[in-house]
Amino acid sequence: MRLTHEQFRELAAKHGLAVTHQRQVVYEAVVASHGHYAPEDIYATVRRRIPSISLATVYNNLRLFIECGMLREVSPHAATLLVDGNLKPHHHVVCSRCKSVQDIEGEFIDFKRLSRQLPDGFNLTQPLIEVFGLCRRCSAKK
Amino acid sequence: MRLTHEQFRELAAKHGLAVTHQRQVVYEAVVASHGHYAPEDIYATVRRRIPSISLATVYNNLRLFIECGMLREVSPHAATLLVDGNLKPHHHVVCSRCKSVQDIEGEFIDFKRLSRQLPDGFNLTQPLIEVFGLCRRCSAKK
DNA sequence: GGGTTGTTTTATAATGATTCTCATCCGATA
DNA sequence: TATCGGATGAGAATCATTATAAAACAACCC
Repeated sequence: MRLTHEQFRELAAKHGLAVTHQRQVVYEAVVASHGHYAPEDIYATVRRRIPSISLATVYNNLRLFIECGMLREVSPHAATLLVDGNLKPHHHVVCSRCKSVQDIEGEFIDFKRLSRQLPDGFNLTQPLIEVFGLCRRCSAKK
Repeated sequence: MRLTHEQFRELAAKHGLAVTHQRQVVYEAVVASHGHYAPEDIYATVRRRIPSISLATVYNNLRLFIECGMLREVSPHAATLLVDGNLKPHHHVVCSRCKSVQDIEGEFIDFKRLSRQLPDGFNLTQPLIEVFGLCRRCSAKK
């Protein structure tokens, strides 16, 4: 997907962001690349079009896009390892904003259907599922 | 939960780990604490019983316990931000070992049941679910 | 179109989490 | 008890990310 200047201008206006060349190119780089990429990858891609761009700009804009919902973050999480002392089978509910984690139990997965969608050979021996959303506190804050 | 020396000795033997005092205390600290804790937290707890323990030892052992399945990791993922350029609603399948991420679609969640389990006020406006397991390659490696 | 203001960008330093290194220590086995 | 290989401790090194401050720019007003 290649966004015209006009298309990006509209998107930015909708979210109250100023339009800059760097922003447009960074956003395009992510959206054009169906996949899951790290800031360094995006940086490498964007540099082909804006050699002088700074890595910090890439980080700043990615965070911005994520915050206003223009992009999704994979595994929204605290940037630190967390270990779980609960040895009983259970799942997690994670707040995309504050990264808090709560345990949930219950059978809400249709494993038959899920299996049909799983990539070939993917092994679900000890299924662990994380559901992302906004916790009560972060929902309230808006 | 307080593990006796004997209980821990058995667990370790089952997974082929040598028994050390540090290991026992670290493992106990995690299991005793139902919750989701960072290495620094565990370190602080363990230091009350072994003041001379090194943070590196805590990291080493946590990683070991996770690898052999004695502990679970919350949000197993690359330790780096990943952004997703796919704007269509979809979910993720993540390999707990190599951290690879693949997209899946399909209706395999019973949202009625899930809602019943969600913490009060948790907002699932744009549900994103991640299913963890082992990818084909990592399953093969054993 | 030109000036003004507040935001964005750049380069680099700073931070924070995690891993590495290596000398020392200790547990397992004979 | 002596030996050996793996585990530990201390601190340095690395990697991802964020903060800082000066220069550049977008948006707005005239």
